[in-house]
Amino acid sequence: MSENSGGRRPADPAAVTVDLVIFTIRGDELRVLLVERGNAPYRGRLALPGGYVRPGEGLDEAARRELAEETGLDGRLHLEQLRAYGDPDRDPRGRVVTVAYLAFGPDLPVPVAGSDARAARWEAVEPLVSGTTPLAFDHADILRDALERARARLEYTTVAAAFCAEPFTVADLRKVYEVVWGAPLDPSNFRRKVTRAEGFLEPTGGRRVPEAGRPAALYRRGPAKALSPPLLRSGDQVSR
Amino acid sequence: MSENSGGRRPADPAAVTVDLVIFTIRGDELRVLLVERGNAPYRGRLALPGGYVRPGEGLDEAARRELAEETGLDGRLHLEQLRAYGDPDRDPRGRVVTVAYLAFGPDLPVPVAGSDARAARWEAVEPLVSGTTPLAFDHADILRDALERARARLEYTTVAAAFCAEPFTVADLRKVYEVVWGAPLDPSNFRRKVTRAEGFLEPTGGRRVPEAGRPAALYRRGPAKALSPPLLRSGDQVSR
DNA sequence: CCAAAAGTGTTCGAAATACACCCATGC
DNA sequence: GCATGGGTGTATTTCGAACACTTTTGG
Repeated sequence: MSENSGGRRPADPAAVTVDLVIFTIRGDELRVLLVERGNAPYRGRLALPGGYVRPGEGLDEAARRELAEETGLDGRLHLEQLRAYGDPDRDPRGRVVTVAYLAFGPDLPVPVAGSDARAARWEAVEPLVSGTTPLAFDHADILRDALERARARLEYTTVAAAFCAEPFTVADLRKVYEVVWGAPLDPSNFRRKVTRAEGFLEPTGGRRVPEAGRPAALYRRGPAKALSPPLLRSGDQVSR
Repeated sequence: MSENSGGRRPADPAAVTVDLVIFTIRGDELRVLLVERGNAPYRGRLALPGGYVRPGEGLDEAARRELAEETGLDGRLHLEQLRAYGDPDRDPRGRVVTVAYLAFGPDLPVPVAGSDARAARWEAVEPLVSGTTPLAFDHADILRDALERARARLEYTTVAAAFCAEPFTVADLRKVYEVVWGAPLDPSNFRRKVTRAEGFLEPTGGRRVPEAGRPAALYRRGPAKALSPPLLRSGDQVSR
């Protein structure tokens, strides 16, 4: 930042928080971790997990800490910043600027109570973004932005694999895309694309025998972050 | 945001600022608006324009105000949030969280002094991101992120047109892509793509006579925001 | 042998690249 | 006319969607 207009203008004191949109896939649908608020404002309402950034703590650091507190899983989940939200009246208690983070993880055991006694649970995303279920603060907006970002990230990056517990099959990975995009994909073509993408998947050599059908090869996440060519979802490659 | 652990934890008081990465194209290169700092810290060093978010002001609102103050152009430029930066020691004066914004505009008359007496000027981006010229605070990081974001935005959105003063020609628009991506494009194929993209360009009916050659048709920006199919820069469509 | 899911091959059409070619203007 | 850039046509190639087909397991 820079000081303004030569002289110092008193900074509007603000509280800074991080809020987490933690997505996972469970029961063939996309879910997000929400907590029930125990205090005013919005007491009893569902909200994104989050908390104040502590003194001496960076934003990413605070998000990582909150993530560990909420899920119990330390460094496993993919975490990235979504954006900042700072409407002056987004919190009735005063100026609170929040930096929202987006996390992806495999179907987690169950939200641990952790150091935090609040009731946390996985909620299906779809009804929440449709606007029927109300969330605390501007968290519905944040969730909508997060979903849109997640959908886009699947196209151009390899983060989809972060939704899968290792080792996983190509079908597991395909389910991630289908659930997040909400559209079925052609298994053959999907497999070709992801296996050809350099550094996306690394074969473990193992196989998984399903309830029925031929065993599937197992993979772990490869080193690649970006995905080129991208897996586009725009009409093409979606089975009709 | 949500309160933490049931009880209230004192929020780390933070100053919140917005910083602007304002890009334009001038002299066949990408440039960014920088100001010379008049006060400590980093006195005399170049920095991104920005300032404190005022009481009762939203983040977007603050960014829009700063943009108007710096450039004199009110609502003309495209403006979008980049991300927040909040390393605890990014500002030696204390905790300052900044929200960076990205703006695109046509070759602007010249940085007006505006209400602000600081010396502002357009600097070429390339030497700055190469890391040779030092910037104040973490502004070099912000600039690098902004450049990467801008390059990506050109692929999937119509923001490139925001760099062109209306009315403009297809060649003007192509120059934007070439300068931002740093690679020459095939004029014929480029024209086909952008003219076919629904809602990208609207013909004005006018023509512009160049110094030499056939007059070019003039266009204004169309209503479309997203660009599908995207204009990919990955190897393809770049003349070799 | 049948069902079911994994995985391969093949065809067909759309789209992109590369480039030849024509157009409209100033000199 | 000629140089210069705007703009169109088009052959070739590449790539992806669709889908038939083969493989490997359990019952």
